[in-house]
Amino acid sequence: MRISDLITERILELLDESDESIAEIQRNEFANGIGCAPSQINYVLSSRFTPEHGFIIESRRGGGGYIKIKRVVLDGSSAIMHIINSIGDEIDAMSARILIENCYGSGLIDKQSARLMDAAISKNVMHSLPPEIRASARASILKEMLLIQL
Amino acid sequence: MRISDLITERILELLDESDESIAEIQRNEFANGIGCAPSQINYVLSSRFTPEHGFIIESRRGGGGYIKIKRVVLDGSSAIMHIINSIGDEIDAMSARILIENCYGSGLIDKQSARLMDAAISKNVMHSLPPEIRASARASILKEMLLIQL
DNA sequence: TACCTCTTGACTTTTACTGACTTTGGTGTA
DNA sequence: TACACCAAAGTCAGTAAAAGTCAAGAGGTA
Repeated sequence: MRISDLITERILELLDESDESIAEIQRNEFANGIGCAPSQINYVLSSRFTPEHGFIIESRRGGGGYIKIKRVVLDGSSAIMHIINSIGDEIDAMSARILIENCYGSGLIDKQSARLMDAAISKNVMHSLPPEIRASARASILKEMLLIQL
Repeated sequence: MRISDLITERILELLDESDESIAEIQRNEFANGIGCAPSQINYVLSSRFTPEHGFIIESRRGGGGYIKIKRVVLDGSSAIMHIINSIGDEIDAMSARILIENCYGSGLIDKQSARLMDAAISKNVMHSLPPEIRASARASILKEMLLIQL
């Protein structure tokens, strides 16, 4: 069995044990208990506990540092999850605006959230980015903002 | 638990107990009650009770010296405007997070808006941009999102 | 073979904490 | 008044304790 699978399993166990669906670990200690390099934890987190997978990571360095893994409940059939997956790596300005409008129109997000999403990917913001990365930045911002609506 | 967290907690308690939102301590005595080096108090104050966090510190040395920590309450759209102006063309990740937290803490924005702002400038988003433009992108997104809160 | 995922370790960055030294303000005394 | 002395808080550099990053190599699979 791969070490990364073992790490994944342990984290999932911790999440199941927690009422809040939050697993808090100390990287070095955790890696030690498993018997792997500490950086391996980062690899697993960044490859299997991403927002796309339904997890949010929060951490702090320094003495008494920690890593928190939160599971955001999503039921696969969730409309928003579907929309997030449909966005892909890039999205043009027009499609993005329509998508936000649709989410609002169908009651998936409220007006304030829609306005904030519009603001985050507005012309003013996009103009501060090189043209060739705007579509991907838009997609990235939008997906991240939709994720927290779950 | 970290000593710095304990110190933070005690100061916050003192602030809550006070009608004026002012905590007045004597550094050595306070440090002694907690069991840490006096300079640790300065560390905590300068890392967690800055104006950015919404606090003002006033102190005096010599016999009968003291440290006063005041919580400043911001209000209304002029405060937001002030904050927008203070952002400038660039902002680093840490300052941005503190700023959002502070806006939420002082009631200028609601929790949902704060979460959306965090999402819009999250690590995942920033990683999709070239490192050299991240600080300016962050500033741009944040300002745009704060603007619609007016 | 070529490619992808996994794994590691060296190096970086961030945060916490301390102690030695400095600066400032108050008080007593010649 | 001028000076000495004491009692605070301030500063800063150094150390330690964490997590993050990244390039390179290992191993498996089409």
